[in-house]
This record gives sequence, structure tokens and C-alpha cells, in this order.
Amino acid sequence: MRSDTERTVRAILEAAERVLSRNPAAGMEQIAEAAGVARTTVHRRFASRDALVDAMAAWATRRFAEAVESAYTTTAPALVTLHQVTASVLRVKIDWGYAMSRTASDPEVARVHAEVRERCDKLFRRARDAGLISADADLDWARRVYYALIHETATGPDQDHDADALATRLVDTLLHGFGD
Amino acid sequence: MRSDTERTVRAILEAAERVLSRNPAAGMEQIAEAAGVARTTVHRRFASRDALVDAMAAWATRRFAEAVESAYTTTAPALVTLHQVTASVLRVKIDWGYAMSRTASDPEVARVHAEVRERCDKLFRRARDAGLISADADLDWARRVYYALIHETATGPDQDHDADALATRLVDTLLHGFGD
DNA sequence: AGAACTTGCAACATTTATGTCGCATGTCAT
DNA sequence: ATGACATGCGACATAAATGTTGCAAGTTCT
Repeated sequence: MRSDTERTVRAILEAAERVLSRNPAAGMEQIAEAAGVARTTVHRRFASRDALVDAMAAWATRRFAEAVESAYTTTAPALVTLHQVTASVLRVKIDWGYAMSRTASDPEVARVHAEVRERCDKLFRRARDAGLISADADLDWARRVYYALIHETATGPDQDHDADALATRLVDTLLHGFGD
Repeated sequence: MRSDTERTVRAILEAAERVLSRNPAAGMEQIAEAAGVARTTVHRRFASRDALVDAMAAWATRRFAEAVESAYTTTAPALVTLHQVTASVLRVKIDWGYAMSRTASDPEVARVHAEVRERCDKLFRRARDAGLISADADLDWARRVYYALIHETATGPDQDHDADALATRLVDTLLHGFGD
């Protein structure tokens, strides 16, 4: 792949994320314009609109997997790992919120998501065994809340804040709520 | 309005909610089919697709406002009110999730949402004054988390559960999280 | 420098959703 | 019963997004 082409592909993917996260019904025209290329160029690189969205999902999923991979450990205390993973995921999801919310037809994407979810469950069980999460907590519900908090944080008005600070607030809320 | 017409309008609104909550990109054809009417009939009742969606939002917003109105009190303890409002809102949002997530162009809809949000803030302040919510909690963040939990609960796999039970779990999570 | 590749542009084809109309048939309300 | 209204159906009109192609001009890489 020529350096030329790679730049264009990246520009299109990033523009598509910007445009579609604001307006999921936007057309190829608007995406092309945001990327600074002609509409035909988008079609040259991505056979169809669906192919483009799938490529976005694949790209975002790769970064997502990397983010989890780099932060996940079984050696550090569960609280530390939870914090690191959260911050790491937030950094990706702030930039690729639309692409990550698409459940692509690509089975590889689905596989990665399932794998991450499995890791999340493992981490939560470890946190429960460490006494961080209450012994009678519903871990399925806990995971759903955790995902919802990540989504809210990543799409909310705090996107310019430090990911570590956001993760601290998120994990604190997850573990203690707003009561005394 | 003839009794005839009213039934049709209702059927269309409910079908549109069912169809669009599954697939926001669905066309008038699919909505009409789900409602058991011809596509032209939908166009007779709603001038355009946008008009239909706006009508859905208006309809759902009315029920939303009623739900809050009927459950909100300033006399009962904050915890009781919080629980009742939550259960009441859940009952509506489970059935009208798509319509409620649309911020309609109708200013009346926006007004109601702003009003409910104001009430939510008042209730949270009352909860804080009562010691239910920690004195140093960020109430803006608390409201965002509360909304996110409602959204997750209403769109998640628990829709057939009892709204009171869901509200209990939701409020408990909001106040105490999953820690010990 | 030169081959291979990429891009923009304009034009065209196709598809799909949307919106409109008239008319025959059926339903409602008084 | 009867006038007024609603519906289904088929046909039509239109607009917009999508996808394709050929070619001239520019870029990359060796």
C-alpha cells in the first residue's frame, strides 16, 4: 500500500467517525467533504457504505483490543487494573464512539468484543474475591452498569478532560455510588 | 376526530415505536406493515416522516410528563419519591424508548424535558440535604449517571420484569454502587 | 526520469424512500 | 338510511443517495 493511499484511508476513517457520530444518517458526500477528498475516492477505497462502516468497526475494534491488552494484568491489584483498563478504553472510545457502538457483521469484531467481555467478567470476579465488589452483587448487572458509565463518560461533555481523572470518577461511582 | 381515525393513529404510533426501536433506518413501508395499514394511510395521517417522528416524540413526552407528574412529591421522603419516579418513568421508557431518545424539533417537547430535568435536580438536592446523597457529590454527574442507568434498564434484557423491582435495583446501584 | 498508481471531475445509471392523486369500497355517526 | 369520512390499491412523480466509468492531471517510489 502506497503511503499516499494509507493517508487517504485514514483520513476517510477519521472523517467518517467525526461526521457519523454527529449524524448517523449522513451520506458519503458529507464524509468525503470532511475527509477533504472527492466522493468517488471514498468509493474507490470502500466498495460500499456498509463496507466503510465495517472498516470503521474493524479499525476501532483493533484499537479497542490493544487498549485492553496493554492495560489488563492479572498481577496488579484488581482496583488498579480496573482503573487502568477504564482509562485506556476511554481514550479510545472518546475518539471512536460511533464505530465502537456498531456491532459489525464481521465475525472477527464480534469475537474481540466477546473476548473483552469475558475479561471484564473475570476482572469483576477477581474484584469480588478481593472484597472490592460486594459478595452478593449481580455481576451481570455490574458489567452492564460499567459499560453504560463508560458510554456516558465517553459521549458526554467531558471529552477534553484527562482520561485518568475520568476513570477515577467512573470507578468510584461504580463502586460506591453517590450515597454516603 | 372519528373513533376510527384515532385507532389508526395510535396503531401507527405504536408500530413506529416497535419498528424504529429495532431499526432506526426503517422506512414508512415497514412501519405501515407493522401497523396493519397501507403506506398511503400513514402519509394521510402524518404529512412526512419527520412529522411522524415528531408526533411520536410529542406523544411519548406527554406520557413521560404524566409519569413524572403522578409520582413526584415534595412531601414524601426523597428516597421514596426517587423510587416512585424511577419506576414510573421506567414503565413509560420501556414502551417508548425510541421516541423518548429523539430530541424533537418541537419546542414543547424540549420544554418538558428541561422541566423534568429541573425537577430531577431539585430532587437530588433534596436527597443530598437529607443525607441520602453525599454532601460533596457532583450532582450534575449524578444526574447523568441516573439517566444512563434508566436508559440501560429500559433498553436492556429486563423489560419483562416488574418496574418496581427494576427501580429498586437502579436506585440502590445509584446510591451505593457495587462495593461493600 | 519513468512506470505505476492515485486523485478529482464530470457524467451517467440504478435504486430506494418519499410524497401525491383518484377512485372504488367500506365504516362511522346522526 | 344517508351524508361524510376513512381506507386500500395502483399508479405516478420526485428527490436523494449510491455506485460506476473514463480521462486528464498529479504523486509516489525506484
